[in-house]
Amino acid sequence: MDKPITVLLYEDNRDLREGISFLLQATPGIVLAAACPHVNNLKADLAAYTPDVVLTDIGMPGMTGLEALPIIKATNPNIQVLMLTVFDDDERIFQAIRGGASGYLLKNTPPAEIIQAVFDVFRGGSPMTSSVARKVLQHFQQPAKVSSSEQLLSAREQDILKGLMKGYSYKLIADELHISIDTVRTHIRNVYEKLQVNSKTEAILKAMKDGFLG
Amino acid sequence: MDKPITVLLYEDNRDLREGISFLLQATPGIVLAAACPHVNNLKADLAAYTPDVVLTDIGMPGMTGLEALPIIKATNPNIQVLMLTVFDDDERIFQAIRGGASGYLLKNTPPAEIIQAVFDVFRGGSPMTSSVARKVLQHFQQPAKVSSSEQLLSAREQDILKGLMKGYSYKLIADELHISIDTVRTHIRNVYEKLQVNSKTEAILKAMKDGFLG
DNA sequence: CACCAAACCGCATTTTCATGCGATTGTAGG
DNA sequence: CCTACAATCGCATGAAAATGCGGTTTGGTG
Repeated sequence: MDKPITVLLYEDNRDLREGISFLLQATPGIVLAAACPHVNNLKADLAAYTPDVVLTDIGMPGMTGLEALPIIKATNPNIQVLMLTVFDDDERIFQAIRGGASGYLLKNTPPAEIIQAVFDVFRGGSPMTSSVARKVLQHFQQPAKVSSSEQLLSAREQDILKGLMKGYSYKLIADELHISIDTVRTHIRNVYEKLQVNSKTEAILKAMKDGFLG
Repeated sequence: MDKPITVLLYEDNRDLREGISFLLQATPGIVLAAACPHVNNLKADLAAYTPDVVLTDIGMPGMTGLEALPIIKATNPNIQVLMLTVFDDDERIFQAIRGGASGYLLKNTPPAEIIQAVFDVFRGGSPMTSSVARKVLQHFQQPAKVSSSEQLLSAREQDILKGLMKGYSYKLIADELHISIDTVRTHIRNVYEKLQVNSKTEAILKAMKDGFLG
């Protein structure tokens, strides 16, 4: 470690706060700037301690960690924020991620891993409890298509749909595929019926949501 | 552990393969079904060993782990696939995730964590090396908006845009916002100008690409 | 062969969009 | 007070899209 990592901790539960504080203080390479039970003096705290890493609970009296997150990132985007919480619902997880959190640990994480996570975020990693990571990954995977029909759209219909998804007009699509605009109409009509929609926009949204198949 | 976890390992490097094999075999609760240097007999392997978890390298002679992934998931989606590789480029990571991988570890992961990861994926978690996780998270975060204008769209304009993004027609948007259809037109006109587009589709695509701001 | 689906084309009608021009409020700032 | 701007509404026109109905050709399959 060249320079110690300055950490700022927010956790309303006294025992947990003191426990984590103790650990952080006992760790070489980490300097605990402060440990607060609430995030209401956030801006002042950030200015006073200029932390490298903020470790924060989500559920706290007053402002929540989730609300604090954008403020922290607005103050200094280089601050790495690590959420440490009991909540593992999609809503909160994604709000945290969108808000720029760099890590998301559940409170059942062993202390040693919490410490490790602080080093990880500081080095540019994003430590995550594996159950949280699973939820994140699922948002990338194809929506399963559990009860979906194979090959709902014919090859040509997919070509047309791709055109729509590029924002092309009927005419442009016709040109690109070297077919007449009326043929494009016909195909689109069929696509709409198969996808159970009735406008370009709906078709595009549907196509994006569940990747080409109804 | 009620039932031991059956693991199938693919790794072309002999030392690594034997090292990991040894660890897996020595771990209570885990049964190593087989350890192969290549994935070319994949289907036969899967049929013969019916693994719960497949631990696989990406770079292997013959078929790569990335190519094997969809085959595994097609054979039995319940098989958890854990990628263990030296590659940490976005392309491979996302290909793995889209393909349904449940975890992604870099090869510098300590052996103990690899073992732990096997348990994690089996329990429905998604262990990831933190640097990999960071790359994943970044795809959820707003595209930085480094040189982007603040608050390009007014609140009302964003309301209208959200309506478009839900696939609503002007009339529906007007109804939902309790304003006239002509007002909707006006707002949309302004949105188009600000986003530098000239159709619903383009506006939606642009809005989705860089989250509301041009 | 007869049949069917997919791809191709055309035309007509209605609806929705895109856009130009104009106008009234209310609120924030200089 | 004047100015700027967001938000609201109206009207009109031409272009694009949605929809209904018709057709031909081609490549498979029973």
